[in-house]
Amino acid sequence: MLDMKLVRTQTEYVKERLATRGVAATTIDDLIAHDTKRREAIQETEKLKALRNEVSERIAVAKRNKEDASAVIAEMQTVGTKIKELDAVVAESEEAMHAIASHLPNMPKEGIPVGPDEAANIEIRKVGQIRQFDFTPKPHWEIGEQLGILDFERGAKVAGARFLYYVGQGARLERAIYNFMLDEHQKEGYKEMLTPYMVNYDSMYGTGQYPKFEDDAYRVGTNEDMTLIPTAEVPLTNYYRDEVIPDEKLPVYFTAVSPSFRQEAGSAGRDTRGLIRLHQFNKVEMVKYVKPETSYDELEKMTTNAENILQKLALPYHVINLSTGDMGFSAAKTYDLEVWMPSQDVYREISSVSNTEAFQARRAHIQYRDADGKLQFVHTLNGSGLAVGRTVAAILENCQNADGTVDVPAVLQPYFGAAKITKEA
RNA sequence: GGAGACAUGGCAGAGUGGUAAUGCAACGGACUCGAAAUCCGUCGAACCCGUGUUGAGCGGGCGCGCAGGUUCAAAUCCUGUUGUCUCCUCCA
Repeated sequence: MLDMKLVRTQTEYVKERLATRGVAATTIDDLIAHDTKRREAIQETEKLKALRNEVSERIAVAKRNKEDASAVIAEMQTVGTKIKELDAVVAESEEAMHAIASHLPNMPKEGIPVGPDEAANIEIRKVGQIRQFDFTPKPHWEIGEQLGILDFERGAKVAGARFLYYVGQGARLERAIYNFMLDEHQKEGYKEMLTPYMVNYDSMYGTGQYPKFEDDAYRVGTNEDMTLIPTAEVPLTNYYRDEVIPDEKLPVYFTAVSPSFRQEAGSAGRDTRGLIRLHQFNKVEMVKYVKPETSYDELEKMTTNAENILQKLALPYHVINLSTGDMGFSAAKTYDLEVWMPSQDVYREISSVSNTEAFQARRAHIQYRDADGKLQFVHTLNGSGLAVGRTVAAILENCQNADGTVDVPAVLQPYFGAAKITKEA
């Protein structure tokens, strides 16, 4: 949610920033028109309410003195009706404002690349050696199926397309990876959490998924209010919804592993094979609540925390700064980490680290008291550290051998219990 | 899933149609070399509107879990809803 005061006072600036995300200037004009109407109605209705309060007191006194007040009461009936009408205008205006404002994305931070889509993204750095194969590297789904550790067919039979079973060493590898990631993040100061996997509407609203992206989520239950989480960012960031975080707790660092459920509406036909795009996948998430003045330092640190995992796994990757058109709804600035996938000769997204500034905090009412004792919105950050399924894919592809086996990265061997993945019995 | 009780300020806790008690805490002041104690005073979250400013201040609205309704007037009456607790039921 944008700061309405900023929209009102710095209208041109807001229009300019949002234009880089495809928001028409007329949308902001509409928003302001409703706000103006709202404030005019408020001024009128509040005048009448002040009058009513004053007269009510006189009526009370008259009644106490057993005097007749019926004339004044009759007069106030009209006032009451008028107040109701004006309050309705206020409510309508607020509804209209909310309908617009709740769909407006965050303003991108100044200085990030401007462009309509991923073509405008900028590579920040490239890390790790891309391995030269002396055989043709296979895609991870082939490796996984031939080893018998990934079963897409039965996933489709039992649940549907974009679901799978991990089998034996596959399941064990998945568990080894997220245990390793959680341990690393704990060392970096993140508190490990285990969250609800279903959340209510307010939580989805607080982090910015709702109302604009309701089609991407899975609704469950009869009241339609519960939603399967599309990322642990939702329960982790809503942990402090409608609260004032005590000063001594800040900054708050959380990490959690959870399944992520996504409809993938609109991506039909894309990444239909393998672990890249599923309706359910595991992800280790990091979330931070910080004071505004530190949030961009914290963004760099969180990115480093995600990179650390890839470095320890010896997977080559690059870091890109997302353009205004490619960023998520709530983000003011986002770094994506993309891991090298040898079978396709491309980098694929494996982590996304964002600073939403006060955008989510304003929606979810997450505050702290500054040095003057005034309430301020915190800044919230979130980042994957990392997507577990895609990490499995990257390991299978980057660490495959000509004989079809896969070497397990050294740091995972204590978790996995072996140095090599072999054909599942 | 069934029955009942409860929901008021940072905390505790009165108030069943007519300006939201009181205590503790907090803040300011007095006393004191200083502090504690004591005394005096202030303070009812957040939010919104107007005026204005470094977002000082002033005036008003709103404000008793949330959303509606009745009324000149609602913490109070009515309806719905959410959460918590207790008992039963059920289960891991």
